[in-house]
Amino acid sequence: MSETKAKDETKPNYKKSLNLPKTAFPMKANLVQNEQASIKRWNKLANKEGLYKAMMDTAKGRKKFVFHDGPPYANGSIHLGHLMNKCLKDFVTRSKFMDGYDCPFVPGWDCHGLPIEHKVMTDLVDSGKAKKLETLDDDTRRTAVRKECQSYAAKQVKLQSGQMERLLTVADYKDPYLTMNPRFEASVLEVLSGLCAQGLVYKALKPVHWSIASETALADAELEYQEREDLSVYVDFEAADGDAVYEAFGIEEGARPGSKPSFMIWTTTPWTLPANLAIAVHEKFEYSLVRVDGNLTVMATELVAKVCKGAKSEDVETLATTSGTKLLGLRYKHPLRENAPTPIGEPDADTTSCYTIVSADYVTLEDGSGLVHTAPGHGSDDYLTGLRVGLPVYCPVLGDGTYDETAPEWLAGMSIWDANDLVAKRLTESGHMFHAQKFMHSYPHDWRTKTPVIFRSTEQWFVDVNKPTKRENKGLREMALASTQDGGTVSFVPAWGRNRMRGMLDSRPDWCISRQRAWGLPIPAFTMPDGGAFMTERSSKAVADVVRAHGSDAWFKESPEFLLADYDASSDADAPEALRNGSVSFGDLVKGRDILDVWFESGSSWNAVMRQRSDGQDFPIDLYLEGSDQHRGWFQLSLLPSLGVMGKPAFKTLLTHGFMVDKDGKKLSKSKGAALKDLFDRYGADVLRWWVCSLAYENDVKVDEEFFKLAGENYRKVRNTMRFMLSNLDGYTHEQSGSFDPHSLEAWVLSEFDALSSRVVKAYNEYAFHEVHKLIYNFCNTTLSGQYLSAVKDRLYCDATDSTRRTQTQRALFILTDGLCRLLAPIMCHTSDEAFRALHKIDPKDAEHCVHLTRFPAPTGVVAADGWAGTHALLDNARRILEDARATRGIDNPLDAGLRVADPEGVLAAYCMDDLADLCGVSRFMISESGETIVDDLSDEPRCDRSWKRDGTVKLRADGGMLSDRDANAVGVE
RNA sequence: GGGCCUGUAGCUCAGUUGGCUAGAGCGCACCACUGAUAAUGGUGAGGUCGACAGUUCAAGUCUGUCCAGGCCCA
Repeated sequence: MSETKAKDETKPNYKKSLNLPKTAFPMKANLVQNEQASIKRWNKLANKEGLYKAMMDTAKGRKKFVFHDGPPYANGSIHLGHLMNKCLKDFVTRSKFMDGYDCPFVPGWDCHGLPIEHKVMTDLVDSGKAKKLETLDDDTRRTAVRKECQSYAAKQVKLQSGQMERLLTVADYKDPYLTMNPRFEASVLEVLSGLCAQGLVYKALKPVHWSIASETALADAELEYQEREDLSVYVDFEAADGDAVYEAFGIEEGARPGSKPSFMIWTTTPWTLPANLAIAVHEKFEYSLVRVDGNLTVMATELVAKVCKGAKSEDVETLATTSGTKLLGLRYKHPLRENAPTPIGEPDADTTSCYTIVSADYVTLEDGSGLVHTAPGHGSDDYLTGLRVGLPVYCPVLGDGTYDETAPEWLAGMSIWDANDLVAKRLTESGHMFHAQKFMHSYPHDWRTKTPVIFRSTEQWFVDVNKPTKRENKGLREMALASTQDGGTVSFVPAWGRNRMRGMLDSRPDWCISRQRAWGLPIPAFTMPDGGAFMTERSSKAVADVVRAHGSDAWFKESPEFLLADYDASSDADAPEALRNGSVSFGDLVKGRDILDVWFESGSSWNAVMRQRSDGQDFPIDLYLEGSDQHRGWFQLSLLPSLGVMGKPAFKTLLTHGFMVDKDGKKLSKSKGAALKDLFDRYGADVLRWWVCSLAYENDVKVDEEFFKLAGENYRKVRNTMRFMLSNLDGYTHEQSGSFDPHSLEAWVLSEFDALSSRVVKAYNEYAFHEVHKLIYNFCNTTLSGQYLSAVKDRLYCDATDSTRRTQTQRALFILTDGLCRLLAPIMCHTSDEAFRALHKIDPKDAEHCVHLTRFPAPTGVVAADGWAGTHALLDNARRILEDARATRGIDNPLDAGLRVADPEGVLAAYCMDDLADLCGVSRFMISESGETIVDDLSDEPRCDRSWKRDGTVKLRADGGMLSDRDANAVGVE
C-alpha cells in the first residue's frame, strides 16, 4: 500500500467537503413490486381512464399510424410466444407514439371455435349437465352450449388481458375487439356479403380435411402434422379385358399368356379402396408388364425393382413395356365390389367411366407403383381427376368415420380405422394383395383433438380463389399475387416473407369456410324447399344487420321471417327465381346449420377495425405483426377477403417474427413454454422486455433461463448508469438555455448523444429493436460509463458545488438522463418512468407527469468541435501507451501518471488540458514537445488529499492539508 | 417429399455490391479502484465463418451437394 493512503489523524478529512453522489433512485430495481406501483399510477391518468387514453388524448390531431393486432385465441394463460409477440407490438405502438404519431392499438381476441367448444363440452360432461342438454331441441341445445362458451371465452379474455397489462403493454384493454361481439360478427357477415357480391362464394360437394373426433371439416390452419404408423399396400386390380392389355403392350395374340394381367396400385389408406373409381397413370412414363412370383401385373418400369425388392420377390420377369398413353381407357375389375356404387342421394350418378385407367400428371415415380389409386370422394387430386373424366364424387364414409350402406356389406357401419386391417385381410384372401407393410409417415391431425384427419367429401361452402371478381374481373389469387409482388403495395419485413407468402398463394386451393359446430358465427344461408342453397349479397347483409342488433344467437333463436325481415327478395336479382316470384316464402326456408371457419372471422378483422373504429379512415392498415406461421394463416386469410371486398390488401406492411426454440434450437416443448408467470415474478416485465428487445426476432429465438439472467445483468448496467447520473444531479435545478463551448467535454458527449438519438429513432422506425438495444447499451457502457462519466467524476466530486464547470457538466447530465429515459421508454416502461420522475423531481402523488406521454428527445443542437475525432484517436493511442507503462513500469494508478502526448497535426492545442487529462484518467496532460508520447511517473510529486491528483499545484495549505489550487479554492483555504 | 428461412468465438449477434492479420457485447481470466461499491474502470485469452466440392487472382460473402434446426405444406 502506498504511503499516500495511510491515514494521518492530524490532516483534515476532506470527504465531507466533496459533492459525492446522492440519490433516492435505488440500485436494486425491485421490479416485481415497483412495476405494480407504476401500473397503478398510470391507471390514474386521464381521469382514471389510464395511460392508453392519456396517450390517445395527447396524440389527437397527429398523423395516424394504424397498427392492427392479430387476435390470439382466448384460451389459457399467455406463454413465451405471446411474450415476444406482445412486446414487439408494444415497442411499435409506443415508439410510433413517441415519434409523433397517433398510433391507436385495439387489442383483439379470437373467441369462437373448436378449442373453446371442446373445453366447454368436456366441462359439461364432467359436471353432468351434458345429459340434460341432449333432451333439448337442436337450436335450444346449441344456444345453451353457446352461452357457456361465451362466458368461458369472456373469462379467458379477462385472464389474458390482465397478463398482458402485467407485461406493461399499453392498449385499449377497456374496449378490445372480440370476435364474438355482435358488432364484430356483423362486420364479418358484411365481408361475406361482399364476397357474395363478387360471386366468389359457392357450395359444393368436395373432399375436405375432416376430423372424425370433432365431426367437422377443418381448415388447413387447423391441421398439424404428426408421425403416424399406417399400412401401406400394393394391390393388384385385375384387368377387365386381358387381351386389350396385351394389345396395349404390343404382344401378339399367339404369344399372350393364358392368365389375365392386373394393374398394381399402391395406397397408404386401404380404407379408401372401397371408394376407388379409377386408376391414374402418367402419360409420359414407361410401364412394364411383369411376371412376379407367377402373377402378371403392370407397373412403372422405373419402379419394378424397388417394388419387388420391398416385397422380397426375386422371381421377376419383364414381358413387355409400353407408354402410359397406351394404357389410357383400359378397364379393370374392382377387387372389392361387383358394380360401380351409387352414391347416396345421387341415384342418377353417371358411373359409366368408373374403373378405367385415366391420366394424371401428379403421378410420380417416388413411391408406389406408378399407378395411382383414385377415389374422388377422398382426395383433392382424385376429386379434380374425377371431375375431368366424369366420375361421381363417391364417399361411403359418414361424419363419424363409419361406412354407409353403399359400402360392401361387410364394411357397412364399421369404423374406417378398423377397416384398414380388414380390407387388407380380404384382399390377401382373394389373392389381390401383392404386398403390405407398416410404415411411419407424417400425417395430418386435428390440432385440437390430436386425432388423425381423413379426406371426406361433404357439402361445404367455399371461397373461389380463381373465379374473376365482378368488379375487377380478376381472381383473388391473381390479385393477391399482384399485390404481393416486388413493387406491389405490400412490403415485407424481413424481405423473404414475400417469397414465402407468394409460394403459398400460388398453390392454395379454394378456401373451405364452413364448419359443422355450434360455437361460431353462423353462415347466413338457407335451404330452399327444392334442396338448393340460398345466400346472396343482400340476404347476408340483411342477416348481418339482425346480428348487429341481436347477436349471432338470433340465427338459432329466430325464424327465417325474422332474420330476413329487412330483405326484399323480389328486388334481389341474385335470389332464386322461386323466392323472387313469391312461390316460395321465407317461412318455407330452412336455416343452414354451418358456422364459419374462425379464420374467416379473424380474416375479416380489418373490416371490424376499419368500419367500427374509424369510419373507414384506417384502411388500409399500416402494419400487421405476427409469427411467420401467419403467412398462411391470418395474413393470407385477411388478404383474400379484403381483396374480394375492397379490391385492395388490408395491410401495407407485414412484419413477422420467428418462434421460440430451446437452447439447442429444438422445438419448444409445452411444459417449457408455460412458465411465464414465474418469469414475471423472478425478473420483472422490464427485464423480459429488455430481453425481447435484444432479440434477432426474425429468426428462431432460443430461450433458456440463462438468457433471462443475462438480460437482468445488463439491465442493471443501464440502470446503474442512469442512477449514477441521477446521483450527481442532487440539488441541481435545470436551466433550459445556455450554450456549450464546442471544445468542452459536454459538447462532445451531447453531439454523440444526438447521433445516438437519431440512430435509435431510425432503428425504431425500421423495427430494428435489436439495434436499439445495442445502440443504447453501448452508449451507456462505452460513451457514458467508460468515457464521459469517468472523465467528469473528478469535477463533479471536487469542484466547488456551484462552479461553472460543474454546473455545465450537470446540465449535460440532465439532458442525457432525460434523453435516455425517452429513448428507453418504449422498452423499459417502468424503469424509464421511474428515472424520469426522479430526474424531474416529480411528487410521488403526481401521476400526471409521465415519460410515456412525451416524445423522443429533440436534438440538443449542440455543436462539437471538428477536432474531437482526431483528439479521440490521439487519446486512444496515449491510453495504450499508458497501459504499457502500467505493465512495464508498475504505474498502476493512472492518477500517479502524467501524459505528454504527441500532436503532429496540432489538434490538441484548442482543448483544455484538464479535460484531456480527465479523459485519460491521469493527473496531468501536456502536448509533447519532443513529438513522442511520454508517460511521466508522478509518484514522487505531492498528492492532493482531496482529489488525489498530482497536478503540480499541490502544496501545504493553511488548514494543514495538501491541496491542489482547485481543491483549495473549493474548500475555501489559501 | 416440396416451399421459405437459419447455422460466424462458450453464449447472443455484426459482417454493404466477393478484397487488408473475421468484428461487437455477454461470459471467462487477470489487473486497478475502494469517493457509482451486492458497483465502476482497464487488459487479455477464445473462431479450420455447419461439412464437402466448384467458380475466381481472391469466398464468411457467389454456385452445387450434403448435414443439423425452425415455420408452412404434401
